[in-house]
Amino acid sequence: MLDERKKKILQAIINDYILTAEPVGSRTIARKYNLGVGPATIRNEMADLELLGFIEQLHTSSGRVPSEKGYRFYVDSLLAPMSVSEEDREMLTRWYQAKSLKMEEVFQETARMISHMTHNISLVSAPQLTGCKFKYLQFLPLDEQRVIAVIVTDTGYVDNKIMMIPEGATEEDLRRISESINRRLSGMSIGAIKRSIVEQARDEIIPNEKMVTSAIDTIMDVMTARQKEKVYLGGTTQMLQQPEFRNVDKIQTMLSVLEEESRLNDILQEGAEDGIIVKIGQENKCSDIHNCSVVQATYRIDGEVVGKVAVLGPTRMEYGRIIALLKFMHTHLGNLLKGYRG
Amino acid sequence: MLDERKKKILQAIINDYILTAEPVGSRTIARKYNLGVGPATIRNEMADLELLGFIEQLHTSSGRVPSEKGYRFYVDSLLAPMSVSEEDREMLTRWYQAKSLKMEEVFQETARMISHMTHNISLVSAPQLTGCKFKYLQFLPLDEQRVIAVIVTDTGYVDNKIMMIPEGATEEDLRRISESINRRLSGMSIGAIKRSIVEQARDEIIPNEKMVTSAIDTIMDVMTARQKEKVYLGGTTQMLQQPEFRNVDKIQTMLSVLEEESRLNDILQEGAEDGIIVKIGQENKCSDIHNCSVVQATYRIDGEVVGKVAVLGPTRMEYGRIIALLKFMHTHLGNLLKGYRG
DNA sequence: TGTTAGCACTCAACGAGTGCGAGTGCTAAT
DNA sequence: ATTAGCACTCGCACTCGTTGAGTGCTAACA
Repeated sequence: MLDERKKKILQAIINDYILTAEPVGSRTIARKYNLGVGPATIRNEMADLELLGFIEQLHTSSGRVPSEKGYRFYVDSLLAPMSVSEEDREMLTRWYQAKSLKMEEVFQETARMISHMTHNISLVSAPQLTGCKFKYLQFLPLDEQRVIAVIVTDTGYVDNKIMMIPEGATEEDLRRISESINRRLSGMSIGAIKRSIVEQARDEIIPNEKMVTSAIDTIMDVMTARQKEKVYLGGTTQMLQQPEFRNVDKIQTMLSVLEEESRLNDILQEGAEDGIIVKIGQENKCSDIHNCSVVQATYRIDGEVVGKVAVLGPTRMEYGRIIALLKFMHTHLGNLLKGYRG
Repeated sequence: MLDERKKKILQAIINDYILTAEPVGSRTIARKYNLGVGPATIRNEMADLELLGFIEQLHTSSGRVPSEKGYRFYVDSLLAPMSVSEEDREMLTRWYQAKSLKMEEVFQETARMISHMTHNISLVSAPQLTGCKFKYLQFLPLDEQRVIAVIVTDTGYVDNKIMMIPEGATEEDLRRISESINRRLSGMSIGAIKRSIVEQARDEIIPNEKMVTSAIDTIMDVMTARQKEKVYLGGTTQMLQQPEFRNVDKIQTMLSVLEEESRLNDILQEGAEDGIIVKIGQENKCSDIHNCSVVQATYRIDGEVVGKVAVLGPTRMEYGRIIALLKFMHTHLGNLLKGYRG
């Protein structure tokens, strides 16, 4: 497809552009990357590469800039598979060691760390409980008017809601209600609960018990709330260091994208095959980030894909380093989280 | 202190500057606000006002800009107490009606709404449990190795942690432990628990029970975590509309302030007398926002101050409207939250 | 035939020079 | 005490020539 020399030149151009963010000219290539040919030759090759669509010129007589096609080729064919540098690896381990150990914070800290290391925005999606099952409900006393409904799932996630006690209900009544609900719904997934409720219209379970309906509502609430996976975000300040964001309007559109949780979910690719995905520019669905790239990795706990880690930045990003970093996360983040579970 | 006409002129200058964000000249004042005097007179008065330190000139032959002292005087003496406009009031009610009803989200939505209405950053601090008391601890079963420790406070806040079951411990043991802990610690504030633990070195309570120490750790964790009040944030995009943030570096410093939760707590004033506080420019402790102002209000539930709402923006902000809005929040937000409790 | 040196050409970026306009301070007249 | 008039100050926008990095093309060369 591309002869060896063209490949080398393209690689040099992209590497240089990633480093400097400035259009790169033939002279620069000849000087910095000694390919054994003069600038004139490189000019000719560059003209070819431009015709083929791998690089672009902003205007006549400016250096060349990689096109999206160019980046795509770079990522697919020119990038030697690399692993995280010694430096990065050290940073990684140190980061986690220094921090406290709350499960919830691991996601946030991971996002923060990645954004610090890459100077780009980082997204970390927390495990979703799609598959998890309702285990039991228990009422705990609070005061005369209210009880706490605690909902436990089989994966160990716990949530609670405060509920009013209907007039005249005794402690015994509450125990009876929770037992009855647990008997019927325990072990069911949220989908199953929904179906079950629709089938036997909910107030048939125990007729005329307001408490039951609101208890079930609570269960549904908690479980659906958890089903939407939460996306943690880091590095909005970091991104400002990138020269492509020295423009306030770009910052504004980017920030408004990041403010909407739904848009964040659009950025993280659904179908999530297990591994690394790189989406360059227009390949992104979300049109507001058409001049950005996303590198995304899944991570697993006990072999099952439970979440994603991603880096979002200008198309001109350090693909090599970022891919290596996310590959590392892909294999290690799950284990790390597992450790935090206890 | 200031004769009537000077006051009027100062007011006109500040109003105009708040509106336009451009230095305002004598001619403008004379034309737009007919004070019955010509521009030359106004020039003389402005020269006086400048000498007194209420207004400043960026360079000779530019219009005047209010100084911090000017804003201070404006807020203290020139601002007629006003209530929220019909428009704003409508927006307020509509906003809350349209949204769903989760307690946690009320803070976030409030911040978002205020920032939308004012085009400034908004901070809402959630109720802190400083004064609250530990009520009881209960273990709920999870699986063979683990239990869920649920901690309940007297204000109805519930949190939980997953704990490993020590080898050989039976369900009965757990019940005994929780009972023992509850007997000793129930009704105590976190400070009291800390003291109590120091006094009777913790493993004396029930000697040699690892479970007890980690249960108490859990209680401490949960209660200290809640003691730091969480601050919700809204309007990072909104602030970019302000002309003073058309500069990337300013955005950067501002965003990095907002990223650190500790800095947010610095912005919200501690001593929090019950009412509205306006801090202008240098009056702010946090040096990174020395060219910003903060308007802050407390809000109460059942008469007790539980949190704060604030607006953060350039010193050139619509003090009148914002103060009115926060006064409204001061009186109504508590009630609103109370409604969501159920 | 591929490579290179040389040359003319292009175009953004920079800086100096200019005119304009909004604004001021001062002074003298009202 | 107020104001009209005038000279003066600057920032801002605009123009225009210069510079420099870069290109494409052509002819010479190995």
